[in-house]
Amino acid sequence: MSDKVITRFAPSPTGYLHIGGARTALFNWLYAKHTGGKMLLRIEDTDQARSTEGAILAILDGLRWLELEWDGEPVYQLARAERHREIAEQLLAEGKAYRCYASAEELQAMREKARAEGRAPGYDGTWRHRDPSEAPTGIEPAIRFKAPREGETVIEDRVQGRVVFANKELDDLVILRSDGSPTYNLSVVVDDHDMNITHIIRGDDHLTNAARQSQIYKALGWETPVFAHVPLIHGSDGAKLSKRHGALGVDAYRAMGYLPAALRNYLVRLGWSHGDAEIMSTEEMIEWFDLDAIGRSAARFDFVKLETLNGHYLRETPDAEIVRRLKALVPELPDGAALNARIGAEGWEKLERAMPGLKERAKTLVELIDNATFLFAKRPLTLDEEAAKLLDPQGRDLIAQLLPRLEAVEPWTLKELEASVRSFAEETGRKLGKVAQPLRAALTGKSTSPGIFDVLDVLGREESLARLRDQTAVIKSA
RNA sequence: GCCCCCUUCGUCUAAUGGUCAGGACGUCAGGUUUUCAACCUGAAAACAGGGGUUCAAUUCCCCUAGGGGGUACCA
Repeated sequence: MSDKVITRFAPSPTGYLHIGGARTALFNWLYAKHTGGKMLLRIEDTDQARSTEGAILAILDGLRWLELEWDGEPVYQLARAERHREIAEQLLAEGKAYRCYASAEELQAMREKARAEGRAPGYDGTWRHRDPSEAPTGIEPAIRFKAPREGETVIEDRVQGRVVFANKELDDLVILRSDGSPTYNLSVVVDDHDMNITHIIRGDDHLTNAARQSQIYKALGWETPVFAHVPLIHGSDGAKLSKRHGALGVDAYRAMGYLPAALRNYLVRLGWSHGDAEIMSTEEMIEWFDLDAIGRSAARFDFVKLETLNGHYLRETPDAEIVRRLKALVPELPDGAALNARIGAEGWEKLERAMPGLKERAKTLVELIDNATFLFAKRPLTLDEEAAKLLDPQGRDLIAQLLPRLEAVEPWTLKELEASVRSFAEETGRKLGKVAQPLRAALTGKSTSPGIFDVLDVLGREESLARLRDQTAVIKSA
């Protein structure tokens, strides 16, 4: 065994890969890369009632999309149950665990009593010393770990520092259920040991578990890995992360048009920092990341900052790559199939040509494609029916004259469009704003969408901006 | 209830026993752009409260308040 760092990401497949899990994975990945070690993946699927195949796939996909590749094959915890049972039996044989015949009702009563007396609620150790001959018949016992009764258990956590638990607060936990299945705390210890995990980086909701697990490591005579319990992510209201506040699967972030690099950059700065560095490449993250710089307080999730970061990365991304990502994303969008058909092969080319003007104005891929709809207008260009209703006869006439001219512009880059509309306005002696505003409404059927047409909208600034706004308002309310 | 953790601008955070408490997002005000976006400049904005320790505390200690996590034969 070398001193090479081995971390692991160990999600339970009961849902999508949520944003907190993504950050945990990122931290594990970064630390492994930083130290030249490995990050393993373990699927904790022992809760068979809640684990699903779909969730497993979602997690694997999510990690791949985020470009956080794990080393080796994923380990499935359920498949290792026999090994866990073996260790439980070993503990039993060594007198470090015992059979417990207490019923669910008895346990419930025990907890209530303890709580009423202001003590730590937990198993009272009834069967710890009782003779097995007193065992009731017809009841399959669970196996409980003999937790130390005296003294304290200390966790030297790389993030939380020295955390001390009085052993009397920690009861004799079940390690093997009466149906013979191992419980979480046992499985985790055995797996982490067998996988040679050196550093356990996970959410701080596991801090108490660390104490119990540490006791099991000691009983087994195994070396305890380094712990690093990272604070959780909260919603923008400071409470537990809810769906409304970002507790979505990473697939949802992909669908909203975020780039993996942006999400990684956002996530890494949540609870960790490196001086004043805000925007950093993956290489820099790997170089700078360290456990000791992780903060101890929970961070609130901020969509606005994520968006800003995403806008930045969008601008940095080569046009061809954006198109590639868009091609993958569009079919997943609501109405994506229709949009995809409308774009067509030609549309993708136009899109790439128009990209310099587009990517500068969008925060997400979804916003970008939304702003680009004018590119995919059906030829010959016609007035959108809905929009036509919003225009007065003069406006309709104007559009009728303009459309054929735009028809000739190929492809539609921002510059070419601008030039075309500008010359039309000059030739006809009209104000640009008066031309552009109805044009946008005419082609997109939308009068409020911000985007490239806004550029055209207000080219004729001589016409006051306020006037244009009013115009928009009128169209909107019509 | 009990145990554990946390608390610097609205948000993410930096730093320090003596600083004008720094940066970023957002906000506001300008600049640039015949608009928008992007970009640039500037401004407002924080040490939760109370006790100590100290010549000196945002920084060290204690208490309170608030927030979070845990408290299962879930993970």
